[in-house]
Amino acid sequence: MRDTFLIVDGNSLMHRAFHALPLMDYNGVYTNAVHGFLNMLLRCIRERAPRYCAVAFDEHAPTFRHTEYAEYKAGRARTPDELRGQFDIIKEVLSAMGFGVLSLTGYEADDILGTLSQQCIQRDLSALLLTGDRDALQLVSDDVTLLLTRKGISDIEECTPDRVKELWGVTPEQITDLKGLMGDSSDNIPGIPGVGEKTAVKLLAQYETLENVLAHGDEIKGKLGEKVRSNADSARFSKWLATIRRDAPIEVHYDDCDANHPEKGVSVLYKYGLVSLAQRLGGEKTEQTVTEEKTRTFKEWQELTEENVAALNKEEIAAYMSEDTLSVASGCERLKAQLGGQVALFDLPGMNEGDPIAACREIWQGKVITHDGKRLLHALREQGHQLPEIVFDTMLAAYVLNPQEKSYHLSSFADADASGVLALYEKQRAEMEAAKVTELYNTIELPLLRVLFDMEKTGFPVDVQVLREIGDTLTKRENELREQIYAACNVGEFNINSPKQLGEVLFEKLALPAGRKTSKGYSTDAETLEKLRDKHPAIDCILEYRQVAKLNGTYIDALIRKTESDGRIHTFFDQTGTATGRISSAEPNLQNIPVRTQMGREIRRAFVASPGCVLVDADYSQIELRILAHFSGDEAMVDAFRRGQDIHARTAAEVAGVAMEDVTPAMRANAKAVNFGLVYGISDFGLARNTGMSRKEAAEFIEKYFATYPGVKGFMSRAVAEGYDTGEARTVFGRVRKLPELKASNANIRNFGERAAMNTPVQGPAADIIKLAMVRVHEALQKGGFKAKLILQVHDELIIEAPENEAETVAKLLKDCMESVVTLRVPLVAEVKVGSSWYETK
DNA sequence: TCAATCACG
DNA sequence: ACGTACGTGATTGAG
Repeated sequence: MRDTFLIVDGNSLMHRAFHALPLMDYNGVYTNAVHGFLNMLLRCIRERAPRYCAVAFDEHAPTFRHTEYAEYKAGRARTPDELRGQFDIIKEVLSAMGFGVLSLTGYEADDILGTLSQQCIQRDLSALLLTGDRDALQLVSDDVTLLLTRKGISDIEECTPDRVKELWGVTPEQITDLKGLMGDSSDNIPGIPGVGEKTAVKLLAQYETLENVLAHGDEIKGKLGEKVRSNADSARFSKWLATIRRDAPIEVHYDDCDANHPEKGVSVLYKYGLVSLAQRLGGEKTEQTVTEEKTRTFKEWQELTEENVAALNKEEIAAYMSEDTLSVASGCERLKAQLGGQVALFDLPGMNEGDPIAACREIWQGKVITHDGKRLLHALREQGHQLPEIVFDTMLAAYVLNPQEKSYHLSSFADADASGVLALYEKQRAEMEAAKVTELYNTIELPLLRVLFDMEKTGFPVDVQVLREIGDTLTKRENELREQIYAACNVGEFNINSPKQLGEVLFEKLALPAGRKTSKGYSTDAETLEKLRDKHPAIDCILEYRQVAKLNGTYIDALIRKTESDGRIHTFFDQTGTATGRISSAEPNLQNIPVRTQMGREIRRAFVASPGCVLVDADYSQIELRILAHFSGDEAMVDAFRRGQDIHARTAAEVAGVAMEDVTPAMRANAKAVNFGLVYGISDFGLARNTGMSRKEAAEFIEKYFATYPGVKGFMSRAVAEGYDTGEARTVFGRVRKLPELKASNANIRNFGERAAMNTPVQGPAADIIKLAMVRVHEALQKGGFKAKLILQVHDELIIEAPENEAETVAKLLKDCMESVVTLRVPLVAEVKVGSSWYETK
């Protein structure tokens, strides 16, 4: 059998893949078309097993702009921005995979398909063309088979000459004649007005070619004849437009079009976050290859010299945890330790003798480079090992380089073993310098790792008995309310927790006026129900039921379950979880324990200090607004904070132009909402929704606000302008957040990007400040020999558990540390309270 | 697995 | 013209 050359129309397929798939990005770089295209291409190669593969792309000549031809082409839609950038990526991937990547100035991709398929015929190869463009039907012959994509890109239809005839009623050679007659609106080919597919096929059946049709124009009767005769030039031009060139001056080097080693592109796939494709290609490795790799690794160990072993203590070592297996590497040497069951195994010559655990301890006293070192520390501690000093963590480095990665698994960045960590470490040091995030990393993130480890280890004491009592009360109330709701609705029992069922009951069976709609049906959220309060007696019950069920379901059971045998809850602090630099808390989340309602706040009575201890709790007062005041330099706002005034009342007074004594509670509430809005990236709609003002009133309020605080307005404008300018938001501490949304053509997405551009420079530094405070507090407690320990952070709040006799000193220490972390143009204020439960410290 | 809802700063 | 406040995590029901 002859070898096959697969020739692909890259432009056509990228466009189709782009429109068929939802937008998908990696680090703000769009990759959906790349993903879809590669999926299809690799499937095609698997199924058809071609020997060669090349992908053709358009390359327009700028000089074509003013030609008649270009004017027709100009009618085509412009390539969207979100797609344009993907062409460079796909070319990089395809080249890395060893496929040919072809383009030629002044020629389109289909001209290259035409030319290459022609060359295949001359060299006795069979050609396989892959495209979504039906124009390519004209290239089909006995030697050239066309694979035409359908339904976006999910289906492929194989077109042979017979199949073309069957589908279109003409031979492949007649396709251009057909287009000349009927035109093609999608390609802006005019054809002959009034001549459609049926007529064109009929004419060609009779006269075979367009030229012959035109030559016999006077034989054609009636209106059709007139049209053919008067549009002969247009028809000839249309045929010319539709004709794919087969003589482009392009030479193909077959060696550079290898279809059979796409796995060579795996590292480029990882680079763009195309993990599933990379894994599929990598996963096709045979057992043989895997064994070889292991052997190679082992050889490296064999080469280890005595001197190197002796030097292990002082050297930098990398460690990586995967499930319960620990992998360790030192320079180019490696050793592995299996920690399960207290056994450490070393494949390291010279270290097999003696106590491996003891040897391991020796090593841990060296400096260790880790990926997710906090997790490693927990594992080592659980196994009773001494803890190493972590001098670099590649997961945190990845986070400061880009806080928006989907995953920070080592495998997303490097080989998932310890030598991968070392390689990544070398790479990241340079990247961090270039991105100017080294200082942020060294002064905040890395020291914080150890602080968070200690906090997770220590945990928060919980009085489970209190939780049970609250739970009983809530359960009783939940049952009462459920019965009341069924009685009030009088439509039998239903699942109140199901928004769908609840919506049907309220808005269909009880025919209450429906508010907003969600994608699935009626909205039943608290905001909607609130408006129906006086319309039906069940509404109040439902609202309370919701609240009670939420507290019971989310907090009571879960917290009891998560309380460990030491009577404490050990949360997990995710240091790589947020785009703005905040840390998040999970399993359980201790950063969203209720406080805003009395019923919810009761739960905080269960968060206690252990016997003989108290909680010392401090929170920053208005930290985000103070940051805004500092960076905007707005005189009125700075003045308000310097005078220690009630900022919301002052805002209300300034905007309304009245004295502070004349501010009503309602005025203050609105001003407070505006101040919150500012931090979030204000919009009239959002403000209206949160205050009950009309949208117009909200817009006026904002306008007045900006007139009163011009410095704030300038700060916001600068933040947005800088976002557009640099494509990112950067905090003073150097923390960077990419803002790909600002490049979107969709105005909603762009607006979102603008709000993020305003919010990040405020929320980001607030996160940095408290993180730095945590490092300082942790250090101060250690150096001062206190038993007191940090146990929780809630964004602007720090909680320490302290022995009673330390409480007073620690409270002062905590407040001082928090307030002196940075010096702003306005005072940084922390309010500290001491109590025996979290409820009492509020 | 996703959407809706709601807890927090 | 068009839908929105910023940042999180847990639970639930439903496909």
